Amino acid sequence: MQAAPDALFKALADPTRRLIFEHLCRDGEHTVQMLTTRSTVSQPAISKHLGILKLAGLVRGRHQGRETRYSAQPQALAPLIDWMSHYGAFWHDRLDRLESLLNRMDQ
Amino acid sequence: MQAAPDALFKALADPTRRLIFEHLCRDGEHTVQMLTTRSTVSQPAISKHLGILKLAGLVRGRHQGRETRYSAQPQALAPLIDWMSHYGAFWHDRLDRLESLLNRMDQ
DNA sequence: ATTTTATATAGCTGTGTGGTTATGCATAAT
DNA sequence: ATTATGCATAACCACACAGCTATATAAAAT
Repeated sequence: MQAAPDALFKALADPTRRLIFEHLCRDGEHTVQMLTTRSTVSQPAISKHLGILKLAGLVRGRHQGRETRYSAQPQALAPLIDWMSHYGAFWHDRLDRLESLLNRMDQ
Repeated sequence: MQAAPDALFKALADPTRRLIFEHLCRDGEHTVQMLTTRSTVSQPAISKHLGILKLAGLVRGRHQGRETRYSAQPQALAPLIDWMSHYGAFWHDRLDRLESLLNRMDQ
């Protein structure tokens, strides 16, 4: 039983954390302030969530002066893909979607 | 924000539930008893976990006499695939693995 | 009919966790 | 130098939740 999927599933099980991660994935690097204003919860709550996401490897923070800029690390999702691929009869249904995705990426 | 990923991530965030699901995926239909003996936790705990997995659509139970046979529904993972595919630069790394999987499935 | 077996549910408990406010510690800004 | 800002941590609270034992219900078995 690998530890990686556990931390990832737990980190992504919270909707607030998923929102943060999705936001960082879509819109790139953000400071804690920026994330806080876009959210309904307090700044310390955001910081705590970022800490958990960071432990799971899903985000990265770089200090710049007095602010910390966080960015998403979507490659950290790879262990989840690996885990799911073990239970994989459903892959066929998603093949076409994947192919179009790859085509888009190859452009 | 879809509800499906939330229930799925939450259901899979628990290691005991993942073990049950993995077990059902690998070894097919099982009764509650069979799952209980293979686990370290009590029968009621197993039943509760199965209830949560069922709510998430990850397992299915069919009554047969006094026992209930549970089986995995791996297609229920599809919304997770969809969710992840939005954050998808990492797909390239997994392409070869996926191709071999598809080849195996086409045999 | 009685007893055993299979499962689910009820009720309890301890722990984990997401939220809050308060505060500390840097780094700008004035 | 002083004040303001950005972030993290501490301390606390409410609630969710995974585990347990006890029990109810239904189906087999005797």
